[in-house]
Amino acid sequence: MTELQPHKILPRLDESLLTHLPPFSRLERRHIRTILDQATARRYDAGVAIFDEGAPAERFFMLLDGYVRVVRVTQSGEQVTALHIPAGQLLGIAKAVGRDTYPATAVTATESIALSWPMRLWESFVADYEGFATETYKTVGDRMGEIHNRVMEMATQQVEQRVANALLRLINQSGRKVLDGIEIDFPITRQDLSELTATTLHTASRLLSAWEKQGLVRSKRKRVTVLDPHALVVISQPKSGL
Amino acid sequence: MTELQPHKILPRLDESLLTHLPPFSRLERRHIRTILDQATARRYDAGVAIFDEGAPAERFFMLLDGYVRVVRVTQSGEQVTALHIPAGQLLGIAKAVGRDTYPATAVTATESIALSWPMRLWESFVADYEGFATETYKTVGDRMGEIHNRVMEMATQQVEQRVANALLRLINQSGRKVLDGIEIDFPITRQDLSELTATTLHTASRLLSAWEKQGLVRSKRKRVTVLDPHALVVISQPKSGL
DNA sequence: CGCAAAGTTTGAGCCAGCGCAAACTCCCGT
DNA sequence: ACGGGAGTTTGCGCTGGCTCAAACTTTGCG
Repeated sequence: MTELQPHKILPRLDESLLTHLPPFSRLERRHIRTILDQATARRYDAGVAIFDEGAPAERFFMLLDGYVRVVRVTQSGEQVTALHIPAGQLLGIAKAVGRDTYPATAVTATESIALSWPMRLWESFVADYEGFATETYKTVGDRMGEIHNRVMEMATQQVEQRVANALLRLINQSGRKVLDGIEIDFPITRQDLSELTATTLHTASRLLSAWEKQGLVRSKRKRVTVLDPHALVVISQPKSGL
Repeated sequence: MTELQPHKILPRLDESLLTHLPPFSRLERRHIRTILDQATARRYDAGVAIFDEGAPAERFFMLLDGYVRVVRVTQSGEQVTALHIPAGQLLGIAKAVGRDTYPATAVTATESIALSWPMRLWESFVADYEGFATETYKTVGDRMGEIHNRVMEMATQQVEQRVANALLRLINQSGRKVLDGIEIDFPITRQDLSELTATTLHTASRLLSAWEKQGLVRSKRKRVTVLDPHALVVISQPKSGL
């Protein structure tokens, strides 16, 4: 994560923020300028909601830095994490799928920075900027695929396999290479992991402990490092040896 | 379901087929005519694949009659049903989300009829027909929501609740009123139900038997009638009395 | 009309993972 | 430095629902 001054709006937004991000990458410089001038930049502490499920979708966002979990809460208060969104993706694009209310809550997993625009600009973005819509819908499709995969997993795999899979996904998506392994570069609790894999905090903890004893992972409070990804891949595979 | 001559292409497609379906409903008559003239109509037997996961997405479809299950298969060969699509919806719209291959397999649950168009027409549909894109993306959003709900269910609910929920959804979406209850108007096996709720054929069967004894449902081979929807609603709710 | 295939029911045993409970450890604020 | 809250670990008992197994019923076909 990039360092930044907390609680301080960046003085002027530089075009380079957006030029290499897919939805904007094919745009002319002057368009990017316009887009940035219409944007509001904001910093979020870790663990706060950017927007809430059910609230009127008044703005859409581009996550510039940090990491966001998309969660929903059941009537009984249990949290379920649907997906993780890394920096560089759009967020809260309810309008793109014909909703006027956010379908889920977005919670920052780390301190994060996001640009946002009033939703009324959505139509003009789609109309004026070549490729913006296409790239956006690709994102929607990818997320659909991800959720779809989660359904498959939950339907067919054991808890152990699901947790292994979740770790693998996390290190792929946001792993940082360290000396002896790959660390998930944002804080993640056992609880988070359990919400991601539809199990209990306790079971997740037991699995991590067991793997730690076998030298597959190392974990501190809120931090997990995968030492032996291949072993996890083996575990994540249904029904083999052991 | 409407009666129709098996194995026979309808002689001329009538505009009324599409005029009341959301993606087309706001279009002018001449546009509908053009669209129909470009379409291929086809009838499918029950239980056949309209298209397969991973295959190049060469056509997109409008389901005119019947019912389709969207399924995926794991490496180990287990089927998981992601969602059900009723007549009147678009199908195989991979292009809409930036894919050039179908993300899942579509299997007819009943004898069905669908129109289809070559995917190369997709862009022109989006460009030429006001509202087509918007309505399409609404559909995508709805499906996303549905899958999302399935994740929530599977993460937090017991099998009994999930099966009750599935039945309720099915009678809402495609129930036919009969004398003493509501019948699911297409054939559905215990196996299908189990794939829909991520359980086993055996557990699904046991639940149905139990409910039948209590007079909540009646079931023949491949047919289920819900006699007491309210009781199912109670069962589907998490943790209350018994 | 009778057989085979497809679908359903029911039983019995077992175990993964949950619920509950308690202790422990790390981090942060004052 | 020390208290307290947040996060983690571990034990133990219980049970929902899966696995395996077998019989039964309906339907379609030759």
